[in-house]
Amino acid sequence: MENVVVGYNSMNGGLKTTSRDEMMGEVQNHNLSVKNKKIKKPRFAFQTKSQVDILDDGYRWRKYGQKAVKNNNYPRSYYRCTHEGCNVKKQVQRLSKDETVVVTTYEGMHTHPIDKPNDNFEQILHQMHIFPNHPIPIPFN
DNA sequence: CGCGTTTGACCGGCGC
DNA sequence: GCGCCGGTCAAACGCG
Repeated sequence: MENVVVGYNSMNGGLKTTSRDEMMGEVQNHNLSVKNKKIKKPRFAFQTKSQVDILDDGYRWRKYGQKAVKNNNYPRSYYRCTHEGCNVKKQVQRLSKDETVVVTTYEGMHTHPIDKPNDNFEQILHQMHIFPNHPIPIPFN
């Protein structure tokens, strides 16, 4: 398999964001430095109603694992941004209750612009305050 | 031929 | 101390 490019907005009537939750770094963050430098790694999760779990948001993802979680009949997939120096992780999970609902969790921020501009999804990313440090020329809604 | 997916094993943390 | 659970690695394979 490979990256399946699917039309989000025009797909089967539609991919729509049902809800979005912001999960910031917890009080207990992995302190990599000896100093009390608080390195918070942003974690954003949002649920999407889609029949396919492979949502191409414009970045290149390499799957590095798949594990089945308890309480869920569907496995969880672990992806990672293949960009050099961009250690952004992504986690895709499908709800056992609703097969059509996919929970996507982003971890970290991209340090590079999006490769493939995605009209609709990109706006969602901006909603979640996820965007590369490089501004993207899109019409501000 | 290069790159991404696949799949099982391994590992660390936490709870009992 | 052991076992469960979640997360990651790594080798091999398949496809473009």
